[in-house]
Amino acid sequence: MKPEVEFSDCMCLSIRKASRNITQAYNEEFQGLGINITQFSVLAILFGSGKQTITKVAHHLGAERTTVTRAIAILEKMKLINIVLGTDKRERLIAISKKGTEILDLARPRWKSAQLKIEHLLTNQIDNLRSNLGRLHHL
Amino acid sequence: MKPEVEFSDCMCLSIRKASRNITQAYNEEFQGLGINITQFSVLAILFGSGKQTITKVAHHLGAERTTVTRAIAILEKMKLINIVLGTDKRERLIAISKKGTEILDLARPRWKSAQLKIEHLLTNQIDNLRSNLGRLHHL
DNA sequence: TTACGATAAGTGTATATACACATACTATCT
DNA sequence: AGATAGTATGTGTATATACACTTATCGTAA
Repeated sequence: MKPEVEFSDCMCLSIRKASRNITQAYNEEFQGLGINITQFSVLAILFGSGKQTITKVAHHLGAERTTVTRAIAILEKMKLINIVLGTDKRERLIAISKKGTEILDLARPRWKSAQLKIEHLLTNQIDNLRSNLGRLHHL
Repeated sequence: MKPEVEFSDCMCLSIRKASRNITQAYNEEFQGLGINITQFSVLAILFGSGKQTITKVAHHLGAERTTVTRAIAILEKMKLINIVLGTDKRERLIAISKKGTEILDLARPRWKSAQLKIEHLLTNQIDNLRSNLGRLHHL
């Protein structure tokens, strides 16, 4: 006599499992490179949108600010970014470093490869999925 | 002169962002209850499939074993589960406790509410999305 | 029975995530 | 100028996740 609720269909479990799987797929593609998909995404933002504050990076990524703060600390230790104080002394301006740019160049084809694998797996449903995922910021 | 790669479409970023958003939506629904969606999912598995080893719980959830180990430790501290050694002394058998069952009863309508909100948001695309997510274990 | 491969689980370490708080600085109002 | 609200950031704490390694136990072949 199971309760009427069908827990096996939990969307939260589904998406979290998918998120773990996809993250691992990208990270496998990055193997031996010295960065993971999280670090790649920060570097890509910095390369594409230039020097900016942590808060802006967080907005670009749609991630929690303090999460990005800790990711930035790692990237700094790895010498992949440079940090300078802004005129506004509250701000720390983050820029991709030369070494960061070099690794980003090496990483792009890896990212593209992982991306194509996922897209191939999802084929026709990509647009639906992407639009679905995009609607989630209304939550 | 941007590189040919269009990073803004990164499926990994999309799904991880969606995963965070959905997790927060479920957890908000659980507010004041004392458990989160992770703990709910473990309790629901234990209730539905009975006493079992940590490894089996992990398989049910599609999660890493050691992640479940630490989730179990939290649930034990909260007295929501009971742990006994199996005949096979390597095993620890996990069962939902009376208190765990009571909280699960309170949580089910909250879960259902969150689930309906997400499903409503995704409406027609639910089946596509679910089937897409299901295919990801091939990665 | 002993040796060895397989299995169940825990731990150490690093990163990701969320949230509450604290701190420092800026901007603005009076 | 001084008080105050707002902004940028960091930190503490707890949980989630991954992976390498270790330990204890089991099952089985020799």
